Amino acid sequence: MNPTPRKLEIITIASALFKDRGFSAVTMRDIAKAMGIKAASLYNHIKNKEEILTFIIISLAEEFINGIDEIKEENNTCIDKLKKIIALHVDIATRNTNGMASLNNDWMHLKDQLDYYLTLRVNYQDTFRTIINEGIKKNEIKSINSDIMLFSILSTLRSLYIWIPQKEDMNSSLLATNLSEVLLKGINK
Amino acid sequence: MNPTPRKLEIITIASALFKDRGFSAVTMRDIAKAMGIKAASLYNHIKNKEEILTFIIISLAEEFINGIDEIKEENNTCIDKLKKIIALHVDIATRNTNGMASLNNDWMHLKDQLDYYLTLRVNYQDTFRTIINEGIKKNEIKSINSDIMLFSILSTLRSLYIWIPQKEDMNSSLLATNLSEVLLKGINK
DNA sequence: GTCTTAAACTAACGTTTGTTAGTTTGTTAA
DNA sequence: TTAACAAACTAACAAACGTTAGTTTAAGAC
Repeated sequence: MNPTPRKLEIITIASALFKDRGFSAVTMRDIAKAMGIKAASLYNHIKNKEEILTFIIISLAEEFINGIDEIKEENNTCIDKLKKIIALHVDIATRNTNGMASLNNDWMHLKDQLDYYLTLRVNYQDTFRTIINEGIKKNEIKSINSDIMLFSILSTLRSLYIWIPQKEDMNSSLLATNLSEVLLKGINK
Repeated sequence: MNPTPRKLEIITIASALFKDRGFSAVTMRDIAKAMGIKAASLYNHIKNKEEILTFIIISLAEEFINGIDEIKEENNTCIDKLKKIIALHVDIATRNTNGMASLNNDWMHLKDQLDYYLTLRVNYQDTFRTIINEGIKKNEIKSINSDIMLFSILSTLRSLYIWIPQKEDMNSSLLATNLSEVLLKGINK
């Protein structure tokens, strides 16, 4: 927590490498070379390789949990809550495309904090599902299996990190608006 | 190509391990142990570790390309073509959840066949996008940025391998139907 | 000029990695 | 009974892995 500037540099560079090759395929020597130093020097700043991954994943996961907890408390329609969740994902993924890759693909390599991560994830999905179910009850949302709707929307939002860097021209709020249109109202005319 | 039964066993067991931990984190000794033999014995059946990954990914990618090429030629509405693509993904993902994990997460570790894989992927997405664009032209599909629609649908379909094992009770055709409803017509009432 | 400190270095460690070579085992066919 | 073969084995390899220990360097504070 509260990393020094140098430690943050290491984490930032490492997350770019983790995005391209995955945590297990990136060595401490790879990270060091990208930093322009030797592998042993990394250990002046970080405890071990695991700590890098843990920081990337946990700080992002907490950002998501804090975001959705705020949204769920608002006095708002369920559809508007969903729009805010979509905007939350666009915002976080835009600011941290590299880290999102680790969050999605390398969480299973956590050790100390694996259980903590898993509870955060379950809590996030539960809150998300609750909002959908309320929407069904209030007749804002179609009465289809809510797990399918949750899965469908969340899969798209989880993949944003792959897509955003390819579409740098599109600004975040326009992306969020278009995505809300597609995810909530479909593509069929 | 045309693997012996024993080779297929190795590939099947390996893809289960790759799903859980990723290609780079699974060792030849892990695969051997899961087979109940020693690591060196694997080499009586396969050339090297890369060959296992290559077989998993390329055979799946070709199955997708063949599937969509057939669908695009049909004399059908674009919406019906999209429904068939969705059913194609559900079908392949149901029959091969483990392999789908490698296709999604470990394609970058291909060597000899990496370029081939990438062209298959580009071709697949181009065909998919062409079908969406035709649907827009024929007034079947809303006139939103077709890349966003492609991205949104494909992200969901790509993630099916995570979701299907958790919902074993739901049969494939019902899943495809519900998914078509959500992806094409949205969730908003 | 000396002290302190952050951040780099060299050198090495014990392990694990993918892979090869050569050998043994067990089954089937002649 | 023997020959052939698939499929396992033991043993070893060089390279790469994460990490530790101890040392050097350069900058700012007293």
